[in-house]
Amino acid sequence: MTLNFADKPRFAITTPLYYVNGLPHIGSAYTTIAADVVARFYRLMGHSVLMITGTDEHGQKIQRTAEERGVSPQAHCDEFVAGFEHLWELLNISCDRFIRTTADRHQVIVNEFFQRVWERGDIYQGQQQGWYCVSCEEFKEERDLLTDQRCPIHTKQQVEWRDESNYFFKLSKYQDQLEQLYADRPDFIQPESRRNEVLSFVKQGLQDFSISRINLDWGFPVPTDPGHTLYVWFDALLGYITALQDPSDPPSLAAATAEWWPINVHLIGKDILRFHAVYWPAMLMSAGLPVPGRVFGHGFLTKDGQKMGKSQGNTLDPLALVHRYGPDAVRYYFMREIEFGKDGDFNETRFINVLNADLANDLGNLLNRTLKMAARYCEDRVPVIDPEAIPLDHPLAALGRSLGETVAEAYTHLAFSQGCTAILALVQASNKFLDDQAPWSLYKQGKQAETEAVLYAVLESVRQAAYLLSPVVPSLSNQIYTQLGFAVDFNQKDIGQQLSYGDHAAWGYLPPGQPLGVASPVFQRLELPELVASP
RNA sequence: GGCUCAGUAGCUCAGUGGUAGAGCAGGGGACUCAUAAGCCCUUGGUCGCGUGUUCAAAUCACGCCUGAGCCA
Repeated sequence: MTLNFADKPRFAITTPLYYVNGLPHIGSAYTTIAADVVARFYRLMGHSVLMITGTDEHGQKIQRTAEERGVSPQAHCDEFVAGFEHLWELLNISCDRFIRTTADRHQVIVNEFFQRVWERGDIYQGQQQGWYCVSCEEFKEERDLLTDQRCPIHTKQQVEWRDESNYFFKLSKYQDQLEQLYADRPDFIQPESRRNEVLSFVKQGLQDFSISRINLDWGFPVPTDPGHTLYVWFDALLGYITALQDPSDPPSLAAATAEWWPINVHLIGKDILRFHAVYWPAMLMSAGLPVPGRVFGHGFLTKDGQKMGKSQGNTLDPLALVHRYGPDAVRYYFMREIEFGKDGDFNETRFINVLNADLANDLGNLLNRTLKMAARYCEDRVPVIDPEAIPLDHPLAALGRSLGETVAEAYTHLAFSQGCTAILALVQASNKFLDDQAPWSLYKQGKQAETEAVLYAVLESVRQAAYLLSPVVPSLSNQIYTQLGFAVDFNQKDIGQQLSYGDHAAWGYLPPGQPLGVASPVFQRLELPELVASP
């Protein structure tokens, strides 16, 4: 299939490569949904898009977990990777590449990258002493430890004293270049608060960091010294590069970076900001590669206002959530209700209220009531009116005219909540417009032309809303477009070639006279969970 | 200890010098095309606390309190 992507630049976006120590948690689902929404929006605009996700599978923690479970590390990873792939399928994630860091081709890229950095003189052997938390895969300062040498993050786990020969990456050499990068490109780290954190961290002076471990089998050997194993983060970050290459092509760093590098957006949780905003660009500078476009560290999720965690016993299982409510509901809630970049809360009552109000009552019911009138009053067709004749000050047309741009601005800035709010404003205005105009009453008075003009404007507003919401709720948008008489699947990756963004994102596109589909609720109201009866 | 961000209605948040806002939730009403949806009206806030600057402060300054986070 040959696609014409015209003059639109390529767009590549990544989620983190998730550590497969366990099944995916809701935070991974949140990041992945957000990345998918951005990818879908760029596809809609007609860009050639590569959305990357995958798994990070090396390191001591996985080796130990596998040992505890009595399986080989590879078998352990295979099992849990399947859980990730399954969840992404259920959540309707349209990723283009799923990279596993245990892939053979990845090792080729890692070796080649290491070689470049080695030849640059940025790797040296040294002695690393200190307290090591296996769960963090990081050395800890003694002053940060809790009593009994427990890690402040993994509070049940004692850190281990390590005194070992390691290879180090000369991060300190890139201090000035990094500071220059942050100064030249203020958007490189987002949001602003995360950028401040990185700036203050870097300002304190960068130290070289260890990129190898000894006494660890589960990882790639250091090419120049196979007795050492590459530090999991060094190899994991490079997964982004490996993913850029078609898996069936012979792997090489040059080929992998030829087409899609540099990646436009790395979407990450705020916990791994330092690796992506400091270590990663320095590694790339050393290897002579351009740095990515943006690193966006989003917030964490709480449940009913409480921090989630296994030890707290209040985790939110993404699999259970999507089974219960479906992908669109889950996607919409997280995109609409949480300001991307800030921490956000999940509360089931709130979840149901938001979905019922926005998708069932406002949007779904709007389509349903209007379609049924169109069926009755307009012979099941889009009213035949001249869209050009709609006055400029028509309340819905006026809103719709600026909506496309507003929403594009929001999506490209990862302000999903703002985008959804703007779209819903048109939907709410349409409900009000219907009540104001009362086409059921106009029809009874025999005012056919007026009736049709009202119904056209509302159907068109629903269409525009569905189109602009399609990155967030693709299945819902499919249903709406179908009922409006289109034959379209927003899950198609070449959707931007099938539909003209210029036409569909604008208000006034709906073809007059187009036969309509059968009206049927597109989003069923959700029931509030039963309150536990008091004894 | 140093630094960053946040604190506005029951909930989620907008509002950066000029009479406190939106959505959701709660209460009431009129309508009937519709998923008991939608529409209209409405309850609800000494804008974390204090001091200062100003004709005027949610907004600016300083101090404090609370929460989240960063300091390898």
